[in-house]
Amino acid sequence: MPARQPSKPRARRHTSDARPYHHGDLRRVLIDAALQLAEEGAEVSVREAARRAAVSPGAPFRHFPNRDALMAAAAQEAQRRFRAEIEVALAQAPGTDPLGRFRAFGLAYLRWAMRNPAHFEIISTGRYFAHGSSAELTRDNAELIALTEQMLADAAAQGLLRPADLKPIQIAGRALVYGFARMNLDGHFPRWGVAETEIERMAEAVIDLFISGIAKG
Amino acid sequence: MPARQPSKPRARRHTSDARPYHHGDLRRVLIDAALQLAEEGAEVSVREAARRAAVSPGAPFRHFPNRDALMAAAAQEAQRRFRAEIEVALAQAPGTDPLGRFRAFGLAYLRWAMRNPAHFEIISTGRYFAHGSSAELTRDNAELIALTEQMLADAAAQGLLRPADLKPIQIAGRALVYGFARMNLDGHFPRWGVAETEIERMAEAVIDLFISGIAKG
DNA sequence: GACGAAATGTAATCGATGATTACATAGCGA
DNA sequence: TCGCTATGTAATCATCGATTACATTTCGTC
Repeated sequence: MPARQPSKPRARRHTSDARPYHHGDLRRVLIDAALQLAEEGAEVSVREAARRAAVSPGAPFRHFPNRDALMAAAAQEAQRRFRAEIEVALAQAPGTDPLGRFRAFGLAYLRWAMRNPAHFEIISTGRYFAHGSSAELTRDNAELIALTEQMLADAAAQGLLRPADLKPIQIAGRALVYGFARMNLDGHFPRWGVAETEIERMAEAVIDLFISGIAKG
Repeated sequence: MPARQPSKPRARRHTSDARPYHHGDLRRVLIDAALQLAEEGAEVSVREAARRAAVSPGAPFRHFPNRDALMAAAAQEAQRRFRAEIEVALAQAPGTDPLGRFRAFGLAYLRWAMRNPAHFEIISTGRYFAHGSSAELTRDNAELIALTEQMLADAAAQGLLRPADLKPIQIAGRALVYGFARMNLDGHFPRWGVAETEIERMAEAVIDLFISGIAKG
Protein backbone atom coordinates (compact mmCIF):
# COMPACT_ATOMS: atom_id res chain seq x y z
CA MET A 1 0.00 0.00 0.00
CA PRO A 2 2.63 2.61 0.88
CA ALA A 3 3.91 2.35 -2.69
CA ARG A 4 1.72 5.36 -3.29
CA GLN A 5 4.43 7.78 -2.23
CA PRO A 6 4.77 10.14 -5.18
CA SER A 7 7.91 9.27 -7.02
CA LYS A 8 7.46 12.31 -9.20
CA PRO A 9 5.59 15.11 -7.52
CA ARG A 10 6.93 17.47 -10.13
CA ALA A 11 4.56 19.45 -12.26
CA ARG A 12 4.32 16.77 -14.87
CA ARG A 13 1.38 16.70 -17.21
CA HIS A 14 0.16 13.22 -16.49
CA THR A 15 2.73 10.58 -15.79
CA SER A 16 1.55 7.10 -16.55
CA ASP A 17 1.87 5.81 -13.02
CA ALA A 18 -1.50 5.72 -11.24
CA ARG A 19 -4.16 8.21 -11.98
CA PRO A 20 -3.37 11.75 -11.04
CA TYR A 21 -5.34 13.66 -8.50
CA HIS A 22 -6.82 15.81 -11.20
CA HIS A 23 -8.64 13.94 -13.83
CA GLY A 24 -7.79 15.90 -16.92
CA ASP A 25 -11.13 16.29 -18.62
CA LEU A 26 -13.69 15.02 -16.19
CA ARG A 27 -16.50 17.09 -17.60
CA ARG A 28 -16.24 15.48 -20.97
CA VAL A 29 -15.83 12.01 -19.55
CA LEU A 30 -18.94 12.45 -17.42
CA ILE A 31 -20.99 13.50 -20.41
CA ASP A 32 -19.78 10.50 -22.36
CA ALA A 33 -20.52 8.21 -19.45
CA ALA A 34 -24.04 9.61 -19.19
CA LEU A 35 -24.65 9.04 -22.88
CA GLN A 36 -23.24 5.56 -22.64
CA LEU A 37 -25.44 4.73 -19.67
CA ALA A 38 -28.50 5.92 -21.52
CA GLU A 39 -27.49 3.86 -24.53
CA GLU A 40 -27.23 0.78 -22.36
CA GLY A 41 -30.76 1.30 -21.15
CA ALA A 42 -29.59 1.83 -17.59
CA GLU A 43 -30.93 4.83 -15.81
CA VAL A 44 -28.43 7.62 -15.65
CA SER A 45 -27.23 8.48 -12.16
CA VAL A 46 -24.57 10.96 -11.25
CA ARG A 47 -22.89 8.43 -9.03
CA GLU A 48 -22.68 5.80 -11.72
CA ALA A 49 -21.17 8.31 -14.12
CA ALA A 50 -18.66 9.21 -11.42
CA ARG A 51 -17.97 5.54 -10.87
CA ARG A 52 -17.19 5.03 -14.54
CA ALA A 53 -14.89 8.00 -14.48
CA ALA A 54 -13.19 6.44 -11.46
CA VAL A 55 -13.84 9.51 -9.40
CA SER A 56 -15.51 10.28 -6.09
CA PRO A 57 -19.31 10.67 -5.94
CA GLY A 58 -19.03 14.37 -5.23
CA ALA A 59 -16.63 15.23 -8.02
CA PRO A 60 -19.22 15.66 -10.77
CA PHE A 61 -20.80 18.48 -8.83
CA ARG A 62 -17.70 20.55 -9.46
CA HIS A 63 -18.66 20.55 -13.11
CA PHE A 64 -22.43 20.45 -12.97
CA PRO A 65 -24.54 22.16 -10.33
CA ASN A 66 -26.95 19.22 -10.31
CA ARG A 67 -28.02 16.13 -12.11
CA ASP A 68 -30.20 18.02 -14.54
CA ALA A 69 -27.27 20.10 -15.69
CA LEU A 70 -25.34 16.95 -16.51
CA MET A 71 -28.26 15.58 -18.45
CA ALA A 72 -28.67 18.86 -20.28
CA ALA A 73 -25.02 18.79 -21.27
CA ALA A 74 -25.37 15.21 -22.45
CA ALA A 75 -28.42 16.24 -24.43
CA GLN A 76 -26.43 19.02 -26.07
CA GLU A 77 -23.76 16.58 -27.10
CA ALA A 78 -26.34 14.16 -28.49
CA GLN A 79 -28.02 16.98 -30.33
CA ARG A 80 -24.69 18.00 -31.84
CA ARG A 81 -24.19 14.52 -33.24
CA PHE A 82 -27.78 14.37 -34.44
CA ARG A 83 -27.52 17.65 -36.25
CA ALA A 84 -24.19 16.73 -37.80
CA GLU A 85 -25.73 13.65 -39.35
CA ILE A 86 -28.71 15.60 -40.63
CA GLU A 87 -26.43 18.07 -42.30
CA VAL A 88 -24.37 15.37 -43.92
CA ALA A 89 -27.53 13.86 -45.35
CA LEU A 90 -28.70 17.21 -46.66
CA ALA A 91 -25.33 17.89 -48.20
CA GLN A 92 -25.64 14.63 -50.09
CA ALA A 93 -29.22 15.32 -51.14
CA PRO A 94 -29.55 15.42 -54.87
CA GLY A 95 -30.65 18.79 -56.02
CA THR A 96 -32.70 21.78 -55.20
CA ASP A 97 -36.15 20.24 -55.17
CA PRO A 98 -37.60 21.38 -51.84
CA LEU A 99 -39.69 18.26 -51.42
CA GLY A 100 -36.69 16.07 -52.16
CA ARG A 101 -34.74 17.89 -49.50
CA PHE A 102 -37.65 17.55 -47.12
CA ARG A 103 -37.67 13.84 -47.80
CA ALA A 104 -33.95 13.52 -47.22
CA PHE A 105 -34.30 15.41 -43.97
CA GLY A 106 -37.06 13.17 -42.74
CA LEU A 107 -35.19 10.04 -43.67
CA ALA A 108 -32.01 11.14 -41.93
CA TYR A 109 -34.02 12.20 -38.89
CA LEU A 110 -35.75 8.87 -38.53
CA ARG A 111 -32.69 6.86 -39.36
CA TRP A 112 -30.77 8.51 -36.56
CA ALA A 113 -33.70 8.19 -34.16
CA MET A 114 -34.05 4.48 -34.93
CA ARG A 115 -30.39 3.81 -34.40
CA ASN A 116 -29.83 6.02 -31.37
CA PRO A 117 -33.10 5.76 -29.51
CA ALA A 118 -31.77 6.58 -26.08
CA HIS A 119 -30.00 9.68 -27.33
CA PHE A 120 -33.07 10.75 -29.24
CA GLU A 121 -35.07 10.41 -26.07
CA ILE A 122 -32.70 12.59 -24.10
CA ILE A 123 -32.85 15.24 -26.75
CA SER A 124 -36.55 15.29 -27.25
CA THR A 125 -38.25 14.49 -24.03
CA GLY A 126 -37.65 17.43 -21.81
CA ARG A 127 -37.97 15.10 -18.86
CA TYR A 128 -34.37 14.85 -17.84
CA PHE A 129 -34.03 18.57 -17.47
CA ALA A 130 -36.36 21.51 -17.58
CA HIS A 131 -37.29 22.15 -21.15
CA GLY A 132 -35.57 25.36 -22.10
CA SER A 133 -32.95 24.94 -19.39
CA SER A 134 -30.46 24.66 -22.20
CA ALA A 135 -30.75 27.71 -24.42
CA GLU A 136 -28.36 26.18 -26.91
CA LEU A 137 -30.47 23.07 -27.29
CA THR A 138 -33.58 25.13 -27.79
CA ARG A 139 -31.95 27.39 -30.36
CA ASP A 140 -30.45 24.47 -32.19
CA ASN A 141 -33.75 22.74 -32.40
CA ALA A 142 -35.50 25.89 -33.55
CA GLU A 143 -33.04 26.16 -36.39
CA LEU A 144 -33.80 22.67 -37.59
CA ILE A 145 -37.51 23.37 -37.43
CA ALA A 146 -37.04 26.61 -39.36
CA LEU A 147 -35.12 24.66 -41.95
CA THR A 148 -37.93 22.23 -42.62
CA GLU A 149 -40.51 24.99 -42.61
CA GLN A 150 -38.48 26.82 -45.20
CA MET A 151 -38.40 23.72 -47.38
CA LEU A 152 -42.15 23.46 -47.27
CA ALA A 153 -42.57 27.18 -47.87
CA ASP A 154 -40.28 26.89 -50.90
CA ALA A 155 -42.26 23.95 -52.17
CA ALA A 156 -45.44 25.98 -51.86
CA ALA A 157 -43.86 28.96 -53.58
CA GLN A 158 -42.82 26.76 -56.47
CA GLY A 159 -46.33 25.44 -56.82
CA LEU A 160 -45.41 21.93 -55.81
CA LEU A 161 -48.11 21.61 -53.18
CA ARG A 162 -51.82 21.27 -53.36
CA PRO A 163 -53.56 24.37 -52.11
CA ALA A 164 -53.74 24.27 -48.32
CA ASP A 165 -52.71 26.23 -45.29
CA LEU A 166 -49.00 25.88 -44.73
CA LYS A 167 -49.12 25.86 -40.94
CA PRO A 168 -51.00 22.60 -40.50
CA ILE A 169 -48.72 20.99 -43.05
CA GLN A 170 -45.67 22.04 -41.09
CA ILE A 171 -47.10 20.89 -37.81
CA ALA A 172 -48.33 17.63 -39.26
CA GLY A 173 -44.96 16.93 -40.80
CA ARG A 174 -43.23 17.43 -37.50
CA ALA A 175 -45.82 15.41 -35.62
CA LEU A 176 -45.59 12.56 -38.09
CA VAL A 177 -41.84 12.20 -37.90
CA TYR A 178 -41.66 12.84 -34.18
CA GLY A 179 -44.48 10.43 -33.56
CA PHE A 180 -42.85 7.69 -35.59
CA ALA A 181 -39.60 8.12 -33.71
CA ARG A 182 -41.32 8.09 -30.35
CA MET A 183 -43.48 5.11 -31.18
CA ASN A 184 -40.31 3.19 -31.80
CA LEU A 185 -38.85 4.56 -28.59
CA ASP A 186 -41.87 3.86 -26.46
CA GLY A 187 -42.23 0.29 -27.63
CA HIS A 188 -45.28 0.77 -29.79
CA PHE A 189 -43.82 -1.19 -32.63
CA PRO A 190 -43.84 -4.93 -32.29
CA ARG A 191 -40.41 -6.40 -32.78
CA TRP A 192 -41.01 -6.14 -36.43
CA GLY A 193 -38.42 -7.86 -38.47
CA VAL A 194 -35.13 -9.34 -37.59
CA ALA A 195 -33.12 -6.33 -38.64
CA GLU A 196 -33.68 -2.65 -38.32
CA THR A 197 -33.96 -2.36 -42.06
CA GLU A 198 -37.64 -3.23 -41.98
CA ILE A 199 -38.60 -0.43 -39.67
CA GLU A 200 -36.50 1.97 -41.69
CA ARG A 201 -38.30 0.90 -44.81
CA MET A 202 -41.56 1.62 -43.08
CA ALA A 203 -40.24 5.03 -42.07
CA GLU A 204 -39.50 5.72 -45.71
CA ALA A 205 -42.95 4.61 -46.80
CA VAL A 206 -44.59 6.85 -44.20
CA ILE A 207 -42.59 9.87 -45.29
CA ASP A 208 -43.40 9.23 -48.91
CA LEU A 209 -47.05 8.87 -48.07
CA PHE A 210 -47.01 12.22 -46.35
CA ILE A 211 -45.32 13.91 -49.25
CA SER A 212 -47.66 12.38 -51.79
CA GLY A 213 -50.53 13.57 -49.63
CA ILE A 214 -49.50 17.20 -49.77
CA ALA A 215 -47.89 17.29 -53.23
CA LYS A 216 -49.79 18.44 -56.26
CA GLY A 217 -50.76 15.78 -58.76
CA MET B 1 -51.13 12.14 24.18
CA PRO B 2 -52.60 9.27 26.20
CA ALA B 3 -56.01 10.21 24.86
CA ARG B 4 -55.39 7.57 22.27
CA GLN B 5 -56.69 4.81 24.52
CA PRO B 6 -59.33 3.09 22.43
CA SER B 7 -62.70 4.06 23.78
CA LYS B 8 -64.36 1.62 21.46
CA PRO B 9 -62.27 -1.41 20.66
CA ARG B 10 -65.40 -3.18 19.55
CA ALA B 11 -65.61 -4.54 16.05
CA ARG B 12 -67.22 -1.43 14.70
CA ARG B 13 -67.18 -0.70 11.01
CA HIS B 14 -65.57 2.70 11.12
CA THR B 15 -66.47 4.88 14.04
CA SER B 16 -65.88 8.53 13.35
CA ASP B 17 -63.29 8.98 16.08
CA ALA B 18 -59.78 8.84 14.64
CA ARG B 19 -58.94 6.89 11.55
CA PRO B 20 -59.28 3.16 11.89
CA TYR B 21 -56.35 0.82 11.73
CA HIS B 22 -57.52 -0.51 8.42
CA HIS B 23 -57.92 2.00 5.72
CA GLY B 24 -60.90 0.68 3.86
CA ASP B 25 -59.84 0.93 0.24
CA LEU B 26 -56.19 1.79 0.30
CA ARG B 27 -55.48 0.30 -3.07
CA ARG B 28 -57.90 2.56 -4.82
CA VAL B 29 -56.79 5.61 -2.88
CA LEU B 30 -53.15 4.94 -3.76
CA ILE B 31 -53.97 4.72 -7.44
CA ASP B 32 -55.86 7.98 -7.28
CA ALA B 33 -53.02 9.62 -5.38
CA ALA B 34 -50.56 8.45 -8.01
CA LEU B 35 -52.68 9.87 -10.79
CA GLN B 36 -53.12 13.10 -8.91
CA LEU B 37 -49.38 13.42 -8.33
CA ALA B 38 -48.71 12.88 -12.00
CA GLU B 39 -51.34 15.45 -12.83
CA GLU B 40 -49.62 17.96 -10.59
CA GLY B 41 -46.37 17.45 -12.41
CA ALA B 42 -44.71 16.06 -9.32
CA GLU B 43 -42.85 12.84 -9.68
CA VAL B 44 -44.77 9.93 -8.35
CA SER B 45 -43.22 8.22 -5.35
CA VAL B 46 -44.73 5.42 -3.36
CA ARG B 47 -44.01 7.29 -0.14
CA GLU B 48 -45.78 10.41 -1.24
CA ALA B 49 -48.79 8.40 -2.30
CA ALA B 50 -48.74 6.75 1.13
CA ARG B 51 -48.43 10.17 2.75
CA ARG B 52 -51.50 11.40 0.94
CA ALA B 53 -53.39 8.33 2.01
CA ALA B 54 -52.26 9.07 5.60
CA VAL B 55 -50.70 5.68 5.87
CA SER B 56 -47.28 4.32 6.71
CA PRO B 57 -44.57 4.16 4.02
CA GLY B 58 -44.65 0.40 3.94
CA ALA B 59 -48.39 -0.01 3.63
CA PRO B 60 -48.61 0.37 -0.16
CA PHE B 61 -46.45 -2.71 -0.57
CA ARG B 62 -49.27 -4.80 0.82
CA HIS B 63 -51.20 -3.90 -2.31
CA PHE B 64 -48.46 -3.59 -4.91
CA PRO B 65 -45.30 -5.70 -4.99
CA ASN B 66 -43.28 -2.69 -6.12
CA ARG B 67 -43.47 0.80 -7.46
CA ASP B 68 -43.88 -0.31 -11.04
CA ALA B 69 -46.96 -2.30 -10.14
CA LEU B 70 -48.54 0.81 -8.64
CA MET B 71 -47.72 2.79 -11.76
CA ALA B 72 -49.09 0.03 -13.95
CA ALA B 73 -52.33 0.04 -11.98
CA ALA B 74 -52.52 3.81 -12.30
CA ALA B 75 -51.93 3.48 -16.02
CA GLN B 76 -54.74 0.98 -16.27
CA GLU B 77 -57.08 3.37 -14.52
CA ALA B 78 -56.04 6.23 -16.81
CA GLN B 79 -56.47 4.03 -19.84
CA ARG B 80 -59.92 3.09 -18.67
CA ARG B 81 -60.94 6.74 -18.54
CA PHE B 82 -59.28 7.42 -21.88
CA ARG B 83 -61.07 4.61 -23.58
CA ALA B 84 -64.39 5.55 -22.05
CA GLU B 85 -64.12 9.02 -23.53
CA ILE B 86 -63.14 7.65 -26.92
CA GLU B 87 -66.16 5.40 -26.93
CA VAL B 88 -68.50 8.21 -25.96
CA ALA B 89 -67.17 10.25 -28.85
CA LEU B 90 -67.60 7.38 -31.26
CA ALA B 91 -71.12 6.76 -30.03
CA GLN B 92 -71.91 10.37 -30.82
CA ALA B 93 -70.25 10.23 -34.23
CA PRO B 94 -72.74 11.00 -36.95
CA GLY B 95 -73.09 8.05 -39.25
CA THR B 96 -71.36 5.16 -40.78
CA ASP B 97 -68.80 6.95 -42.91
CA PRO B 98 -65.51 5.24 -41.95
CA LEU B 99 -63.47 8.38 -42.49
CA GLY B 100 -65.87 10.38 -40.39
CA ARG B 101 -65.51 7.86 -37.61
CA PHE B 102 -61.76 7.96 -38.02
CA ARG B 103 -61.87 11.72 -37.71
CA ALA B 104 -64.02 11.56 -34.58
CA PHE B 105 -61.65 9.04 -33.07
CA GLY B 106 -58.63 11.21 -33.75
CA LEU B 107 -60.28 14.30 -32.35
CA ALA B 108 -61.36 12.55 -29.17
CA TYR B 109 -57.89 11.04 -28.80
CA LEU B 110 -56.12 14.36 -29.09
CA ARG B 111 -58.66 16.21 -27.03
CA TRP B 112 -58.13 13.84 -24.14
CA ALA B 113 -54.38 13.88 -24.57
CA MET B 114 -54.31 17.68 -24.55
CA ARG B 115 -56.42 17.90 -21.43
CA ASN B 116 -54.85 15.04 -19.50
CA PRO B 117 -51.22 15.19 -20.55
CA ALA B 118 -49.80 13.51 -17.47
CA HIS B 119 -52.22 10.65 -17.71
CA PHE B 120 -51.55 10.27 -21.38
CA GLU B 121 -47.88 10.06 -20.62
CA ILE B 122 -48.34 7.32 -18.07
CA ILE B 123 -50.38 5.34 -20.54
CA SER B 124 -48.15 5.73 -23.51
CA THR B 125 -44.59 5.96 -22.40
CA GLY B 126 -43.73 2.55 -21.08
CA ARG B 127 -41.18 4.21 -18.87
CA TYR B 128 -42.96 3.91 -15.56
CA PHE B 129 -43.27 0.19 -15.86
CA ALA B 130 -42.00 -2.43 -18.22
CA HIS B 131 -43.97 -2.21 -21.40
CA GLY B 132 -46.13 -5.28 -21.51
CA SER B 133 -46.01 -5.70 -17.74
CA SER B 134 -49.72 -5.01 -17.80
CA ALA B 135 -51.37 -7.43 -20.14
CA GLU B 136 -54.66 -5.64 -19.75
CA LEU B 137 -53.17 -2.34 -20.87
CA THR B 138 -51.55 -3.96 -23.86
CA ARG B 139 -54.72 -5.75 -24.89
CA ASP B 140 -56.80 -2.63 -24.40
CA ASN B 141 -54.46 -0.63 -26.56
CA ALA B 142 -54.36 -3.29 -29.23
CA GLU B 143 -58.13 -3.15 -29.43
CA LEU B 144 -58.13 0.57 -30.03
CA ILE B 145 -55.50 0.19 -32.73
CA ALA B 146 -57.49 -2.58 -34.38
CA LEU B 147 -60.51 -0.29 -34.31
CA THR B 148 -58.79 2.46 -36.26
CA GLU B 149 -57.26 0.00 -38.67
CA GLN B 150 -60.68 -1.40 -39.33
CA MET B 151 -62.00 2.08 -40.06
CA LEU B 152 -59.29 2.65 -42.61
CA ALA B 153 -59.80 -0.79 -44.12
CA ASP B 154 -63.49 -0.07 -44.42
CA ALA B 155 -62.75 3.24 -46.07
CA ALA B 156 -60.51 1.50 -48.57
CA ALA B 157 -63.11 -1.17 -49.22
CA GLN B 158 -65.71 1.49 -49.94
CA GLY B 159 -63.37 3.15 -52.40
CA LEU B 160 -62.99 6.28 -50.31
CA LEU B 161 -59.20 6.26 -50.42
CA ARG B 162 -56.74 6.98 -53.11
CA PRO B 163 -54.89 3.85 -54.17
CA ALA B 164 -52.05 3.17 -51.77
CA ASP B 165 -50.81 0.51 -49.43
CA LEU B 166 -52.95 0.36 -46.34
CA LYS B 167 -50.16 -0.42 -43.89
CA PRO B 168 -48.23 2.85 -44.26
CA ILE B 169 -51.51 4.74 -43.97
CA GLN B 170 -52.30 3.00 -40.71
CA ILE B 171 -48.86 3.56 -39.31
CA ALA B 172 -48.75 7.15 -40.44
CA GLY B 173 -52.13 7.84 -38.90
CA ARG B 174 -51.00 6.49 -35.57
CA ALA B 175 -47.70 8.29 -35.74
CA LEU B 176 -49.32 11.57 -36.62
CA VAL B 177 -51.77 11.55 -33.75
CA TYR B 178 -49.31 10.09 -31.26
CA GLY B 179 -46.67 12.57 -32.34
CA PHE B 180 -49.01 15.51 -31.95
CA ALA B 181 -49.96 14.39 -28.47
CA ARG B 182 -46.36 13.85 -27.44
CA MET B 183 -45.19 17.13 -28.89
CA ASN B 184 -47.65 18.83 -26.64
CA LEU B 185 -46.51 16.68 -23.76
CA ASP B 186 -42.81 17.18 -24.33
CA GLY B 187 -43.05 20.93 -24.60
CA HIS B 188 -42.54 21.19 -28.32
CA PHE B 189 -45.41 23.58 -28.74
CA PRO B 190 -44.80 27.14 -27.70
CA ARG B 191 -47.37 28.32 -25.27
CA TRP B 192 -49.65 28.92 -28.14
CA GLY B 193 -52.73 30.78 -27.27
CA VAL B 194 -54.24 31.74 -23.99
CA ALA B 195 -56.66 28.87 -23.93
CA GLU B 196 -56.34 25.28 -24.92
CA THR B 197 -58.85 25.86 -27.70
CA GLU B 198 -56.15 27.03 -30.10
CA ILE B 199 -54.11 23.87 -29.86
CA GLU B 200 -57.23 21.79 -30.21
CA ARG B 201 -58.12 23.69 -33.38
CA MET B 202 -54.67 22.90 -34.69
CA ALA B 203 -55.19 19.25 -33.83
CA GLU B 204 -58.36 19.29 -35.85
CA ALA B 205 -56.63 20.95 -38.80
CA VAL B 206 -53.86 18.36 -38.74
CA ILE B 207 -56.29 15.48 -38.68
CA ASP B 208 -58.27 16.96 -41.53
CA LEU B 209 -55.10 17.47 -43.50
CA PHE B 210 -54.21 13.82 -43.05
CA ILE B 211 -57.64 12.66 -44.15
CA SER B 212 -57.66 14.91 -47.17
CA GLY B 213 -54.25 13.54 -48.03
CA ILE B 214 -55.40 9.96 -48.19
CA ALA B 215 -58.98 10.44 -49.34
CA LYS B 216 -59.98 10.17 -52.95
CA GLY B 217 -60.85 13.38 -54.73
C1' DG C 1 -70.81 -16.17 19.56
C1' DA C 2 -65.64 -17.63 19.92
C1' DC C 3 -61.45 -18.61 17.79
C1' DG C 4 -57.76 -18.85 14.73
C1' DA C 5 -55.95 -17.90 10.17
C1' DA C 6 -55.48 -14.49 6.65
C1' DA C 7 -55.35 -9.76 5.43
C1' DT C 8 -53.63 -5.40 6.23
C1' DG C 9 -51.27 -1.78 8.65
C1' DT C 10 -46.93 -0.05 11.54
C1' DA C 11 -42.07 0.40 12.92
C1' DA C 12 -37.48 -0.25 12.04
C1' DT C 13 -34.07 -0.88 8.95
C1' DC C 14 -31.09 -1.33 4.52
C1' DG C 15 -28.70 0.24 0.33
C1' DA C 16 -28.69 3.64 -3.36
C1' DT C 17 -29.13 8.31 -4.78
C1' DG C 18 -28.76 13.62 -5.16
C1' DA C 19 -26.83 17.12 -2.74
C1' DT C 20 -23.88 19.90 0.58
C1' DT C 21 -19.90 20.91 3.42
C1' DA C 22 -15.19 20.90 5.09
C1' DC C 23 -10.86 19.73 3.71
C1' DA C 24 -6.84 18.31 0.50
C1' DT C 25 -4.21 18.82 -3.61
C1' DA C 26 -2.87 20.46 -8.14
C1' DG C 27 -1.90 23.96 -11.33
C1' DC C 28 -1.29 28.66 -12.79
C1' DG C 29 -0.12 33.49 -12.61
C1' DA C 30 1.94 37.69 -10.24
C1' DT D 1 8.38 31.35 -4.92
C1' DC D 2 3.93 32.48 -3.04
C1' DG D 3 -0.65 32.21 -2.95
C1' DC D 4 -5.15 32.01 -5.34
C1' DT D 5 -8.31 29.26 -7.74
C1' DA D 6 -9.87 25.07 -9.77
C1' DT D 7 -10.76 20.53 -8.91
C1' DG D 8 -11.02 16.21 -6.38
C1' DT D 9 -11.96 13.57 -1.71
C1' DA D 10 -14.33 12.33 2.59
C1' DA D 11 -18.08 12.64 5.40
C1' DT D 12 -22.65 13.52 6.00
C1' DC D 13 -27.87 14.29 5.20
C1' DA D 14 -32.62 13.57 3.51
C1' DT D 15 -35.39 10.90 0.41
C1' DC D 16 -36.67 6.86 -1.83
C1' DG D 17 -37.73 1.84 -2.87
C1' DA D 18 -37.79 -2.27 -0.56
C1' DT D 19 -37.76 -5.85 3.22
C1' DT D 20 -38.59 -7.78 7.78
C1' DA D 21 -40.66 -8.39 12.27
C1' DC D 22 -44.51 -7.31 14.69
C1' DA D 23 -49.40 -5.51 15.70
C1' DT D 24 -54.28 -5.27 14.75
C1' DT D 25 -58.38 -6.10 12.33
C1' DT D 26 -61.45 -8.95 9.63
C1' DC D 27 -63.72 -12.97 8.44
C1' DG D 28 -64.83 -17.82 7.77
C1' DT D 29 -65.72 -21.91 10.51
C1' DC D 30 -67.01 -24.47 14.29
